Amino acid sequence: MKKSKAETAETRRRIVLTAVAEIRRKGIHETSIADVMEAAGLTQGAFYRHFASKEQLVAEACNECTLASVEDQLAAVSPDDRTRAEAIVENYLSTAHRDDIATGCTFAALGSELARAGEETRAAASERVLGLVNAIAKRFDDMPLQEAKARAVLTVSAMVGAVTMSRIMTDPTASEAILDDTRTELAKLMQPG
Amino acid sequence: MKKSKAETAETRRRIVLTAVAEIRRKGIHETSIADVMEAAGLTQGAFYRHFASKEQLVAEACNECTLASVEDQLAAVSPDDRTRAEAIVENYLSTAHRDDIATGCTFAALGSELARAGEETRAAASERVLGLVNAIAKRFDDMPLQEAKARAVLTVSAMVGAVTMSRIMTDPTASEAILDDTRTELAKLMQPG
DNA sequence: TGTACATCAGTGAACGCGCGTTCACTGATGTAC
DNA sequence: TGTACATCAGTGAACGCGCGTTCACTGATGTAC
Repeated sequence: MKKSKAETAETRRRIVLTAVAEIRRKGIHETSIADVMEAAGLTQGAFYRHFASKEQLVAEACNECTLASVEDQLAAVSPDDRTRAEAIVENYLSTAHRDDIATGCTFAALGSELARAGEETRAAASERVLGLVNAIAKRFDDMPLQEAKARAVLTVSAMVGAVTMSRIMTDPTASEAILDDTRTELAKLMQPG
Repeated sequence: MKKSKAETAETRRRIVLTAVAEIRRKGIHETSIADVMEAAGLTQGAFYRHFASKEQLVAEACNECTLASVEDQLAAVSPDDRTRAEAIVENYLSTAHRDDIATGCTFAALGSELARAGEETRAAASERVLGLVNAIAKRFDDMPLQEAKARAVLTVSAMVGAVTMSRIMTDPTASEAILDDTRTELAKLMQPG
């Protein structure tokens, strides 16, 4: 059953991407190797042909996770809207994003678990946080850099916190209100006046 | 070894409070009954004299967790500062709170895990989120209720998101910057002008 | 180019470990007389 | 009030299960001649 190099690399990639979705959906510790491998269409045994341990997969998946997460946030807005910070905020604070945890933002999906993750995973996540902050700060081009950055930090903090809490709320109205209120207030900050 | 009613109730309470701290520190699924019981100074077997299952303990602990969490946020500020929303925000967005996960805010400690918890646990947590929002909204007494509530939602979202991300960051400077920037920006919103 | 062998991705079963849970037992307390 | 018994919180060992991990085996591909 030997596979070509390309096939092997493809399989490995498929495992990582499957792990990303499973981890975002169920959390890091509730995702088992058997789960991931089955979802990837393989048996458990094959796992160790690609990874040394679960820890290695988790680190790679989280890195991929946080990388894709930031890029997805930026790519999700249409090209001509891409200069507007509001477009990112509106997209992030939507019920669609709230309900799509498997492909949504990693920080909202795994925030409190990432805080307990290993040094390596947290270091990768840290970079992505700053990446998202900087990407938003760049859009506040009408103010000094320092101020733009601080405002971007507030924006990211509020977005991550709002989606996390909107997923906790059992009442649909209250859940949506958190997203709406946060979006409205952030929008006020952006439009001068 | 039969104990008096009062002693039994005390033991049960001790188990719940120990669970609260352990869960906030290690997460829901990484906290074992053996861990909790040992930390409470008991053996595993005694657990089932007080609870029907781990699920029951987790639900009770999370409820206690989120209840205490909100009250602690309000109680942590000095009485004469208690009317100022800034005092709550400053206290929440401190490095002390960031570093004290075991007794800190539950939403920051367990946010993404609570989002995956059972209906009952999430319903209890939902109430506490709204409780914290209302407590802060009450302090914005110079604006219409609707607006005050929206601003309080932004404030809570930003606080929870900021502490969660500050715990992810591996660079101490970057971690503190998230807290500082969020605090500064929220303060700007509160002081008119 | 064709053949013989080595490689190694994938299989499926097994392993040990930690977990939630159960259970026979203990013995101090509460209760019935 | 004093005695005899029932209760039941706590002990410590055991259970089954799912997990991460290992392993002997398979067989298609890559490689050496």
